Amino acid sequence: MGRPPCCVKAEVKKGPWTPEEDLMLVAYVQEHGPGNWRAVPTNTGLMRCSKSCRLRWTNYLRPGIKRGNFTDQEEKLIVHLQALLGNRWAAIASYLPERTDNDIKNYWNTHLKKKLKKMSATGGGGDDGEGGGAGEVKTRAAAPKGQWERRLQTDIHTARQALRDALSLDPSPPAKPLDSSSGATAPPSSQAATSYASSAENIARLLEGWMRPGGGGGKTTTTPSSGSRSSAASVLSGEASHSGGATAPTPDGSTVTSKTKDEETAGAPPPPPPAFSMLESWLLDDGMGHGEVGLMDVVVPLGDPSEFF
DNA sequence: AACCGCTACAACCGCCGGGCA
DNA sequence: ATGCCCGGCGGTTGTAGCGGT
Repeated sequence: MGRPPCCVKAEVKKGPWTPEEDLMLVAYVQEHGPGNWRAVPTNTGLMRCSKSCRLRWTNYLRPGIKRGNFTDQEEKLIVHLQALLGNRWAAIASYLPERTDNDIKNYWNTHLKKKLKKMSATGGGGDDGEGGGAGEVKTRAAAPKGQWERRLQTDIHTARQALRDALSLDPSPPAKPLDSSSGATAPPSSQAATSYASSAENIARLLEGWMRPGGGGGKTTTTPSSGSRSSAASVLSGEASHSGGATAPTPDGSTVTSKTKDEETAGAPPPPPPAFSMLESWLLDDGMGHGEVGLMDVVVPLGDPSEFF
């Protein structure tokens, strides 16, 4: 028969995560590292499905992720990659280490899809044959997987060209700083950034309270403040290293297996927020000699991803 | 000021594949 | 060789916030 549900639905809480739950999850991951999600609900007392815990961690709590404020370059990159890979968000996300597949997926569905539709409706022009890209996606999606893999191999060169185009289309420096390592500069006051900052700050505050028993915490609502994103992230990542570096600072949870995460539990510091430098260097470094495999190598950075940045 | 529609984001669901006993 | 368990992925839905009327 069908597989039993991963969780007993009646006993599983659903809906938005509370800061308290986030705190419990973060604390657990810091202690045990990401992975073995099955054990997380029982060990933490969280009334959440293991999958929900994993998703919450990878999409929201994991250090090193950036939310909102997609730059033009990121946007172009996503468009090109989507045209090349189709709706393989995890694969696309692997090129944007700071972004989660869910984030990219949402951004595509809410922003880019409409944008491209509009562009194709108005004769395309603009960016890069997006209409054709969408058609290509369908073609690829329709292809059997093995065939698709082979086609992907042959498309790598196209991808490199496309990515190069994407990165060169906008010669000006990124309008919005990609990386927050430059300091706790207040992000543009967009809604997305604000909402994330709000949530992250919640966790940061809770963590502070958690570090200092007796400190209050447990407030479900806080008012967002400027620059809270990086501060929250630093709190989270700092906690990770503080507690033995159990937190896997994987910028790409989708492609890094738990084995890799285990390796990272050796105490690798959380990576500085990566930027495009890795990709750019890969694109522009013709002497890399990786060829098709090189692309995949970039996709799956082994060990400490921060080495690439 | 209230209502309505839209947008953006977080989270859930079902399916699939790899690893292991 | 087979079946099961677990993690990962992509699609979809729910909902809060925002802007326009």
